[in-house]
Amino acid sequence: MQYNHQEIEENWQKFWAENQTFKASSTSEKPKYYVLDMFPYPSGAGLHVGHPLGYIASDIYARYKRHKGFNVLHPQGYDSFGLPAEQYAIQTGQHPAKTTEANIATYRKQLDKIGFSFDWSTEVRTSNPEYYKWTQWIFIQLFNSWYHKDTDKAEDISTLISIFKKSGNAKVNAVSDEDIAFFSAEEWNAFSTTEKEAILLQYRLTFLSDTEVNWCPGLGTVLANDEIVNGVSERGSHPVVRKKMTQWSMRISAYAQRLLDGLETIDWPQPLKDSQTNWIGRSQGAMVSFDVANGTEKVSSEVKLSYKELEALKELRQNLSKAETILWDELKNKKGAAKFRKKYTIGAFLVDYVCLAKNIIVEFSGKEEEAARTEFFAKEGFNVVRFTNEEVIENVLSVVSKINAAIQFPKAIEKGAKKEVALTAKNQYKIAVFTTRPDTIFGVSFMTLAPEHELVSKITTDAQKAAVEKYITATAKRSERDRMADVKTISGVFTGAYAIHPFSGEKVQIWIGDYVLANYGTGAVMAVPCGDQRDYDFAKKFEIPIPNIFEGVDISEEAHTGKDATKIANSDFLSGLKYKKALKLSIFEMEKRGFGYGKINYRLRDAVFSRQRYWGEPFPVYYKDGMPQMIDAKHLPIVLPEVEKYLPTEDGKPPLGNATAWAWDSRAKKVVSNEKLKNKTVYPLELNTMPGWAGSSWYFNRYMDAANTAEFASKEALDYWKEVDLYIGGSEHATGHLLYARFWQKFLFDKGIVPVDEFAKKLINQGMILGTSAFVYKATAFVKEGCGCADEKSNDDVLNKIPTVLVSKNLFSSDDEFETVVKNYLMDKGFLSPLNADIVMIVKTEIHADVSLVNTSDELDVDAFKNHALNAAYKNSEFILEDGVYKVKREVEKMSKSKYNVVNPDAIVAQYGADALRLFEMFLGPLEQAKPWKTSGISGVSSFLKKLWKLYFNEEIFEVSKEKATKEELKVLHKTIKKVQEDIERFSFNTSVSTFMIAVNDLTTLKCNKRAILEPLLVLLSPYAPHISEELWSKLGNKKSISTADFPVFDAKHLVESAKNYPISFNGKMRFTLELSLDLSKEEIEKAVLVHEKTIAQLEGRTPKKVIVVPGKIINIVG
RNA sequence: GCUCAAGUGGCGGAAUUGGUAGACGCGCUGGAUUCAAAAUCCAGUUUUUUCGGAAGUGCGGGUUCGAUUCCCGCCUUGAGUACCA
Repeated sequence: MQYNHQEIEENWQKFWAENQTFKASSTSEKPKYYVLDMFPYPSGAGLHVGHPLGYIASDIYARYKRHKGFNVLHPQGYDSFGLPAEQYAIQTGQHPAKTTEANIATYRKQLDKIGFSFDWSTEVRTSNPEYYKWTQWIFIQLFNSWYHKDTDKAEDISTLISIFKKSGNAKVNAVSDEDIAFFSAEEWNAFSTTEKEAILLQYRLTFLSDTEVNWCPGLGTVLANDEIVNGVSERGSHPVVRKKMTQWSMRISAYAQRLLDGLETIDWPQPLKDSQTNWIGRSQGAMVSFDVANGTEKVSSEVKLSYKELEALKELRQNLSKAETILWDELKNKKGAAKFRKKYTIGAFLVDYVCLAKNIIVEFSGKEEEAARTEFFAKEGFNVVRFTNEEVIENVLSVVSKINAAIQFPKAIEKGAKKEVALTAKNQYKIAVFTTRPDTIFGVSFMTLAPEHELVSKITTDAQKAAVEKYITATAKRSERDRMADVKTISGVFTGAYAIHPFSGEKVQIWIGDYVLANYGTGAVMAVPCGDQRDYDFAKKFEIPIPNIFEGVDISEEAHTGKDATKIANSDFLSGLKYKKALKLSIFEMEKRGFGYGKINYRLRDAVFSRQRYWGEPFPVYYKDGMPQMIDAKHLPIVLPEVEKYLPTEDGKPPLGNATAWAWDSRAKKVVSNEKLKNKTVYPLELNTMPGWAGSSWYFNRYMDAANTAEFASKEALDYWKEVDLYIGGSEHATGHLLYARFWQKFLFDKGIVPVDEFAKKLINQGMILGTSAFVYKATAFVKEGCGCADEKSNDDVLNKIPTVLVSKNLFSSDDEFETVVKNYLMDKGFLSPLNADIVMIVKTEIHADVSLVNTSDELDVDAFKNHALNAAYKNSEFILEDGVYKVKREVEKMSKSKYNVVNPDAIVAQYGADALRLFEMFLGPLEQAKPWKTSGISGVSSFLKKLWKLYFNEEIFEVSKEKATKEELKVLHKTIKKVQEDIERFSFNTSVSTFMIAVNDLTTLKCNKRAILEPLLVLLSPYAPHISEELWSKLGNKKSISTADFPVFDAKHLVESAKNYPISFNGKMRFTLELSLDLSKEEIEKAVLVHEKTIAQLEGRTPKKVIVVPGKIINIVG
């Protein structure tokens, strides 16, 4: 009977679906095992053969674990929010939900054909409101939490509030924004609700702030650092620029250390751990503060703004926002003592409006460093009045009347604040730096600030002013990419100012240079040229002294960057010490003297969480008095509203700004029409949506209890399944999904919501499957120029006669030979007159041919190629063949549509079957490695399946014998059991496919048809080739699915041998083998070998110096 | 530049603790079957050879009775990251 894969596979796929064979039980006595694939994004292009690789591996493991008696959870779902569907929606006007739904349907159909044992009853989709309800819920939990460094975990915001109430914020040890103003308990209690909320935002784990973000104009949204590759967007490769915007952020930096520590506890690939470690970028060192000298050179007294600020100011005066214009229209009419100015600088701050005569500042709220501004303005004797954009737009008259009130009844400025500020004002400027080498502080010979550093304009002397400004202008012009690409050019300029070395008291020059990055550390470095190559190069270029503080080290050529072995010299109290001790002592001294302290810096930035896109989770947030408010969890989900178009609004708001019903009625507790915004209890809702990683950061927990409507997942389910035991997916998620998901998991763990703080115990990165592209060689003819005698027209005639010619691969070995071959062909066929042969030039180009047109022997189907839809240009081409066929060149490349090398799994399944596809994908090579796909290879596993099938048949009749298995047959079976089990457990799936082949070859040779062998063999094979195994299993008379069968138990007694075919080597080289009994002692073996005639021949009369005998392994004769 | 991973036949790859290098499969060569093709089956397939052998796992050293495997240096390829103080 013929093996008919189509019928068999269809039947069993139907059987599994109908019987819910792979549904996981949550009330099982069995031990649990959770196998998960990384969340797929259902793209419109569908699957190619590279995609199922990881799914097949995880499916094999899941099925194996079921045979081994585990209760296995093996779910699947879709990360269905995201950019591609939205880009498509913008282009076609189709609702992303619709296209997503269609893509999922295609995806599912393709998956089903491969025979995966997914438990589809737990399917989740991130774009489903029942799912994102809980994503919103987690967001609220984050909002209501702060990170307490004392307990080293996230706590409810209420514990922070109670500390504030009792003792203010001076002693709170929390992860927060930088530059937080201190306040006492009394002050806290006196703050207005809005003020309190503004302060709490600085502590919450998700918070709203003005941050420099990566704005991508091409996509119309901001991007996280991990969504940018080489300065352009990961999706679509659009340029990205820096821009300041008010955004939701996630305080992932609070977890930096724990994210590092957690890596120690999980079994993940080292390269992945390395890249997370790298991304987090921990560096241990010290913060040191250098005073700027009040030098002899005159420092200009007027308050200056940095170049950037001045440029921004000019622009701002001209381009007022809508709210600003409305308010200015009212204020500008005021005359006399109440005259207002717009965009005016007070100190280093830019204020929106100021009335100088009445000392009133009017500002829009939500600016950076609001507390610091207030403090500074108070010191200068100004009263500050703040309004939100919305207040002004909605009722400008009430705003104006409040301003009038402030002019008439100025608030008394607190004396305490004034006194404190006066004290600090006496102090000169300080430059804070972070260094990982405080032990080399005596090697500091200058300092370098980033050109953007705020102090630059304030400390630059008049003499250097022109040079500094010129340099800053020049740097500002260079794009981010230019600066990144050009590392070699050393540039900088002296500010004229000096800093005081905190230990030695010496004056060191302060420079600016663009090798110092504004957004890392403090944007300033203490330069130690003898110990840092960049500082060294800088010092050399500008002839700054390079003091040597290393004992016995030559620094005339380059800096000495090593640290461990070298002793410090010329360094006062640090002299003679090695790195470790000097480091500790230097920090100790700094702390004692009060100008520095030990600090650990992380490169990891807080993650921007807002996206100006439509197709994402809406935030459960509305705004009241400019302050974000969470919607109570019981009113979730806040469902994504319908919009007419998916583009930003005309005034630049995100797409949700197009929604007509997007306001929160705080009384009715529901989303209502925007028209009701006039009501006092109706507020605008957040217009941003969440980023793609929101839904994928916790989905693995949802699978444990996917249908739960009351909770994110029940406690019982979470406690039973705990974490993913095996997680398989691509390495591209290393610093995105996998870092964010670990962060959320740790947060949920802190809040007692999940029982473990790492969500995946073991992770495997499957390698990419590459395509084997096919190329044809195309000949293009040109006419040589410059003869000067012939007229152009006749040359055109020559060219017009020449058709496109394609040359088979092995007909030439050089470009010259190629030209000759083509010319000879053209002349033979009469396309080219021999008279014109010399004026024609032939150039070779390689073009991709669709791989489906090429057979296993690299031969092109010429007719199919000519008639291929994409090859209209070659319809009338001539082909130069070799031995009657056209051979193509093959090359391994990434699988992609543009390279015509994409192989669709559906086609493979139709022709060879899902079992063959599964076996072949595994057979290609180690799971973790990248490897090329070559469809020709599949015939090997296909004939294996046919051979296996044959073992169970006597011609047309299914027939297995009840006879006892022979020793030989049992040996084959048990060898296979042992090897397959070992292979699966170390995820070496390719070698177990070989093992099956060997077993079937051996059993065929032995003509074995014993049930005792063939029945357990099916269980071994069933994780790999489940359909054929089920079919033969049921033919053997079994009523239940093979997935319920126990894995065969290995018995070593079947492998016991009485003799061993020993390899006999001479000086380590194997020369011949000799069969000897395993009962022999070492001495007997040695004797037997030495008297053997081949040994004597090998030795050629020499006496062996030594004979190594490893019983059961090898014999080595030295001599 | 730095970090990590990997280099084995014509190709994908195997060799699990240092113990017979090239399993298994593709491709190729020859044969059987067939009117012929496909499919199937059999034999061969690292290089070299005076047919006894000899050499051989990117290159050069080392440790060892014995190294694809361990150590040192170098070369090549791939991935990540990038003026990170």
